[in-house]
Amino acid sequence: MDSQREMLSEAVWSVLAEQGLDGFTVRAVAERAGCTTGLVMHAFAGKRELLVHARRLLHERAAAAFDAAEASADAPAERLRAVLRRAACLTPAERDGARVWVAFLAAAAADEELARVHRENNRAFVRRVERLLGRVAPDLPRAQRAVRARGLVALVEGFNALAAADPTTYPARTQGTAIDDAVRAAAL
Amino acid sequence: MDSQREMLSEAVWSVLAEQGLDGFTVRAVAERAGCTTGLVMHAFAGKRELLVHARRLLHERAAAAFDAAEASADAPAERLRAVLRRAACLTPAERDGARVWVAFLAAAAADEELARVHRENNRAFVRRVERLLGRVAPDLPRAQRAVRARGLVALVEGFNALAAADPTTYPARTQGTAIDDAVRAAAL
DNA sequence: GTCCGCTCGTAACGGTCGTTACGGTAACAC
DNA sequence: GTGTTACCGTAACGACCGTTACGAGCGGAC
Repeated sequence: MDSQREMLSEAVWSVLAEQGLDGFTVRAVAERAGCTTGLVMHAFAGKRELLVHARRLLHERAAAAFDAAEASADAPAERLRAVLRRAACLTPAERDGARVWVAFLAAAAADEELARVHRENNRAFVRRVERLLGRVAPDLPRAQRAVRARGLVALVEGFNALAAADPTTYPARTQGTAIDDAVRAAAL
Repeated sequence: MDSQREMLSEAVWSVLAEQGLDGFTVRAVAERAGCTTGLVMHAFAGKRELLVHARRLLHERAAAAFDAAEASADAPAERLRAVLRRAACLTPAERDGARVWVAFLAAAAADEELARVHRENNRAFVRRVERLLGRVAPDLPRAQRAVRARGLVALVEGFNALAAADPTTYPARTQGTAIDDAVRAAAL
C-alpha cells in the first residue's frame, strides 16, 4: 500500500528531526510509526530505500507548497517573495523540516543515490527561482540571473541550516526581512 | 600529547569528508591516522569528545584564517569581502571542509554539546561580519546591520552546504560574484 | 468449509559498533 | 642491570545494527 509508505516516510522525518542521523534506525522508525520492523521491511527493500522515499516525498510536498505560494500572488516580485518565504522555515513547526533537510544533506555525502535526488530537487528549485526572477527583471542578462537566483537559494537554505541549529540567532523576523531585502536587490 | 590529538582530529576531518557521518567510527579514524583504536581511546575519553575536539580545532583554524584575511586588505569593504570569500569553500580542497561542516551540523542535531560549540562558533563569525560591516557602512542602524550581517553569513554557509553536494550547480565563480554583489548591496 | 495468498509481528543471525581490560614494550631513573 | 612508569597495540565484551526467515492471522475464491 502506498499510504503506508507515506506514513513510514513521515515517521522517518519525525525521527530525523528529533534524533538526527545517528538515531535514524529501522527500529526507531518502526516504533515511531507504531508498528514493527516487519512492516517496514515489507514496505521497503531496505534502509536506504526508506531514506530515498522519504526524501522524494519531502520534495513533492515542497514543490506543491511552492506551486500554491506562486498562485497566492499576482505581482511577479510578490510571487518570488512568497516562494522564497515558503522555502524558509519560519515557524517552529517548519524548523523540524530544516533539521530533516540537514540530515538528508549529510546522508547524501555518503550515498550517491541520495546525492542525485538532492541535486535534482535543488536544481528544480533553482530553475523555479530563475523563472520567477526572469518575470521580475526581464532585462537581466541570463548569466546575471543565474548568479542572483543561486544567491537567493543559498541565502534561504543557509538560513534554514543555521536556524535549525540556532533559532535564537536567526529568528523568523530577521530571516524574513533579509529575504525581502535580497529579493529587492536581485530585482534591480 | 596535544599534537597527537590534533593529528587525530585531522583524521576525523578526513573521514567525515570522505565517508560522511555514517562512516565516522573510531576504527575508521584510527585507520586513517595510521594507528589503532587503543591510541584513539587513550587520547580521548570517547567518540563524542573526539568529535568535539575536531569541531573546536576546525573553528580555531578558521578563525586564524579569517584574521589573516582581514589583515590582507586595508579598505573596509575589501576586508569584509576577503573574510567572506575565505569562509566560502571555493577551491576543490576547501570543498572537503564544507562536507565536514555539514557533517558537524548534522551531528549537532542530536548532541547538545556539539550544538553549543556550533552556536558559539557561528555567533563569533556573525559578530565578526557585523564588526566589518560596521566599518563599511558606519551610518547603518544597528538593527539593519544585524539583519544584513546574518544575511551575508547565511549566503556564504548556504553556498558551502549546497556546493558540497552539487559543485556543478554552484561553481566557484558563481559563488564569488554572488558574494561580491551581496557585499555591495549590504554596504548601501 | 477449505485452501490460498497476502500482511505483518516475532525471533534470530551475522556483523559492526563503542568501550574496556590487559599485556607488551620502550624510555628513563638510579 | 633492574625496577618503574607511561604509552599503546590486542583482544574481547556487550549492545545494537540491518536484514532474513518463519509463522500466525486473516480476508477472499470457490
